[in-house]
Amino acid sequence: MAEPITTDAPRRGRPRSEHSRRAILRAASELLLERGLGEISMDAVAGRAGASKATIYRWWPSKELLVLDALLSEWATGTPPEVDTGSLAGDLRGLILPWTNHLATRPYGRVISALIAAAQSDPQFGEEYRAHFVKLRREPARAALLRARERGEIVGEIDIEAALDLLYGPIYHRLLHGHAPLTKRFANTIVDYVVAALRRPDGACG
Amino acid sequence: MAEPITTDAPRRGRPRSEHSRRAILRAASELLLERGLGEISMDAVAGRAGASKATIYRWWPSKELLVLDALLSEWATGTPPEVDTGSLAGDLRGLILPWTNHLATRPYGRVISALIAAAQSDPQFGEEYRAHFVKLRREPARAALLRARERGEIVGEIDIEAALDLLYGPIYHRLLHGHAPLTKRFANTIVDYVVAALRRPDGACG
DNA sequence: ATAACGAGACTAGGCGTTCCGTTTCTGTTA
DNA sequence: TAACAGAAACGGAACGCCTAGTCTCGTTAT
Repeated sequence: MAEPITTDAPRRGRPRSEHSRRAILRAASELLLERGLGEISMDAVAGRAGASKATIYRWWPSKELLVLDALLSEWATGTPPEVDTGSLAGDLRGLILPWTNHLATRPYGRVISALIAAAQSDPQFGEEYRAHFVKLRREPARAALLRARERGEIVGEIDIEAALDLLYGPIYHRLLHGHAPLTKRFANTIVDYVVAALRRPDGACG
Repeated sequence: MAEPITTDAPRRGRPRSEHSRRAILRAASELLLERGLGEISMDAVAGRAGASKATIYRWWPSKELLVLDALLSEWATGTPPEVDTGSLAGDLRGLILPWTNHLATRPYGRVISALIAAAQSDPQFGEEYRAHFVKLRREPARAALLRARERGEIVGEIDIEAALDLLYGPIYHRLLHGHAPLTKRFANTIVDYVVAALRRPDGACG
C-alpha cells in the first residue's frame, strides 16, 4: 500500500526515509490506541512522528488507509497459526480464543468500529478492510469446517458461509455493541454452540 | 429527548413550533437515507427543513441524538410483535425475518455503523443507542428462549445471553461488513442453527 | 539533476455558538 | 376590552474552532 511501484532499477533523487516511514506508522498506531480513529488528527500524527503532513500524504492517500497500514504493521494481525487438532471444536477454539483475547485486551472496539463506519462510504477502503480483517480470519475457519466434513464429524447439507458468520458474528457483535463482556468463557460457549449446531443442523438425533 | 421538561402548566412565551419539529426530523431522516450519517451536515438539515441551526440545537444537543430521534420517529422501529407460535423456531423466525428484511431493503447499514462508531467515543449516546436498537430487540427473543425452556424444548444449562448473541450477531455481522448478502434464506439458516445448537448444547445425543 | 524531506501557510468544509430582529404566546394594567 | 410588558421561540447569518488535504518553500540526500 505504501509502495505502489516496485522497480529494481535504482531510483533517482533522494530516497525515501525509512526512519520517517516507521515513525509515522508508530505514531499513528500509538495515537490510535490512546484515542480512537475519529479523535486523532493527521497534524497530531505528523507532530508525534516528527514528520510533515506533506510526507504522510506523499505515501498514504488518506487517513483511513494510513491507519489500516499502521494496524497491519504494528499490531501484528497476521494470519493466525493454522493448527489441526483433529476435532472441529479444538480447531475453532485455537482460532477464536487468541483472537478474542486480543480484541478484549486492547482498545480495538472503537478502532474497528470506526474502520467499519469508514468502509460504508468508501467502497475501495471497504474492500481493503474486508480483505485484511474479515476474509483473512474466515479462511482458516473455513478450512477447519471442510476438514470436519471430510472426517465425517459434520454431515448433511451445511451452509459453510452462514456457519462462519455464526462463529464470528457474535464476537463482533459484543465487540461493537458492548452490551456484554467479551470473555474467554463467552468465546468457548460460542464455539460449543457452533459445533452443536453443525453436528445436527436439523436438530434431529440419530 | 426533545422535551426534557414536562409541565402541565402552560408555558410562557412563544410555544415550540410543531411544524418545525416535524420538518427537522423529516429532513434528517431523508438525508440519512440519501447519504450516511457522516455525509450529512447540520446546515443541510436546517436548509432542507427551512429551519435555522439555532432552532435545531435549541432542542437537540448533538447531531447524533438528532439522528437517533429521527430514526425512532420516522422509521417506526417500535417493539416487534411478540407472537407465541408454540415452537422456538417459529418464535425466532417471527422476530428475525421481518427485521432482517427491514435491514436489507433500506440503507440501514451505513447509518447503523455510523451510530455504532459514534457510540464508541460518546458513552451517553452509546447507552441511548443500545437501549433502543439492541436491548429492545433482545427482550422478545429472550422471552421466546425462556418459553422454550419451560416447554422442555431446550434443556440443560443454557447461556441465554450468548444464545441471543448467536442469533443477532451473524445478522449484524453481514449488515456491517457486507461480505455476503443479508437474505431471507440466510436468516432462516441462522435460526435453524441456533435452534439446533440449543437443543444439544454439548453436541451429545440421547 | 532529481526527488524526498520538514515546516508551515492555505483552502474548504463541518460542528456548535452567538447575536439579531421578528413572531407568538402569557400576564398585568387601565 | 384593549393596550402593554415580559418571556421564549423563530429564521437568518455570521463567527470561532477544528480537521482533511493541498501547496509552496528552502533544505538535504543520492
